Amino acid sequence: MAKRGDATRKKIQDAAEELFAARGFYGVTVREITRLAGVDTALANYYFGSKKNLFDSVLLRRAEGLNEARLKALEDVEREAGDNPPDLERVIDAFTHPLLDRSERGGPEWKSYFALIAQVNNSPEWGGRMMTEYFDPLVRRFIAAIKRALPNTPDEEIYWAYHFLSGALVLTFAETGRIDNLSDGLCRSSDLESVHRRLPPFIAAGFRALKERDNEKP
Amino acid sequence: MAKRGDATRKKIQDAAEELFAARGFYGVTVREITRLAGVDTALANYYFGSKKNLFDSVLLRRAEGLNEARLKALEDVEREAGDNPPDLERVIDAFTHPLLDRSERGGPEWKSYFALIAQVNNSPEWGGRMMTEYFDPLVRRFIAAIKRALPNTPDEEIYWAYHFLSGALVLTFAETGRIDNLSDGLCRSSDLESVHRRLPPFIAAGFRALKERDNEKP
DNA sequence: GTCTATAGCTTGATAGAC
DNA sequence: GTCTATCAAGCTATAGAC
Repeated sequence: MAKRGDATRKKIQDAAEELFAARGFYGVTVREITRLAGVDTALANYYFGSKKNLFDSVLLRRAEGLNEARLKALEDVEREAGDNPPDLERVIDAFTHPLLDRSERGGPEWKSYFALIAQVNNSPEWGGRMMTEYFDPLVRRFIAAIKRALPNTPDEEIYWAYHFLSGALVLTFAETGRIDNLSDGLCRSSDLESVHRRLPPFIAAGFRALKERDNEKP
Repeated sequence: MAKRGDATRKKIQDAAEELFAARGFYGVTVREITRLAGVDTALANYYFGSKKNLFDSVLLRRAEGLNEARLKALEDVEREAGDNPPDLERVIDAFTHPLLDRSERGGPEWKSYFALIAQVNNSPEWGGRMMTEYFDPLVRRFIAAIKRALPNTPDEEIYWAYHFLSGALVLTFAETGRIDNLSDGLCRSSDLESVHRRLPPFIAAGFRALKERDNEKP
């Protein structure tokens, strides 16, 4: 049922994704977007109504399928665990791997998308509202699984640990080249495979440390 | 030796800090800044030459004193350790506490400054260059201390673990309200004291997990 | 659906009076 | 040092021809 203007619509979204990812919402003009897309300027407003609507549509476009894939990964981990608590590291991997995998192997559009998420996530203006809107149902599902993996851990510790996980994961997507500079080239921002190997054990150990820290209280 | 125009200069920087923190470089106009500062529009260009220069000056303004305080905190930890390796958790605390403390107790200008850092850090356009420029010498000093605290850990693990630390810390500064939504009010973005108590043990456990992970290799 | 043309504003920056 | 006045450029958004 592909309509006539669907290709144009997609070209505009693709160009918007790339440019918003690089310079954020205000750093890009509608004219730049349509120029990169190779279509007339007026078409951006024809299809999306406003620049802000276009921005939202770009963020929303990949969120749904992404969340489905992550939910499926979590369900696989839980099914294998059966009646036992799921393994914490595997839960975290189900949360992060579908993202890292698409950024690494999904082509440049996915890289742009995640770089855009990295900016939105750390924006006081949009981070709270947009990330909540697009990702909270899934995140709540994961937090429930983490609670089963770490019984007797106070909720507060779980939420703060999730916050640290979110920050570490999302900075990765920005691929700013900072770690390249800092390590004099030993590590590369673009090497998401390295993150995939290290992030789950790193974060799982952090979660367990907060649990222990709490159990030691008088 | 306070010159005549120093007060105006500071008013412009203060207003710029607040607005850039909220909406980023492109999301703010010079006119808005000078309006909030209560001075004439032309003075921003008179004192700073360009909008970009003003932005840079705002970032630089607090960086130097901040790095001095963090270096002093690290030196205190190292002095107490004497010839022994310093305690990892205390090294991380020396890295993070001067920041969290100023954001929590330094007044709204410090809050704005760190929120601005949170945006710059995750920006593909500026994150790599600016953070490297303003903070790398200090970060390299801390990484050397972490290496002493965790002997026989491959450098690659250290750099990636630092990357995760940076992401977790810096998302905190954005104070987006996301954790408030997610936890239904149990945790608050603005509660940096909670982060101060949890971040060092969380991150230290992560560092150790990467070290172990590597030692287990065949 | 796509284009031209343009309305109506705002932008960063500066020249020059005081 | 501070202000008014203004420039040239660019902005989002839309009306209307095709």
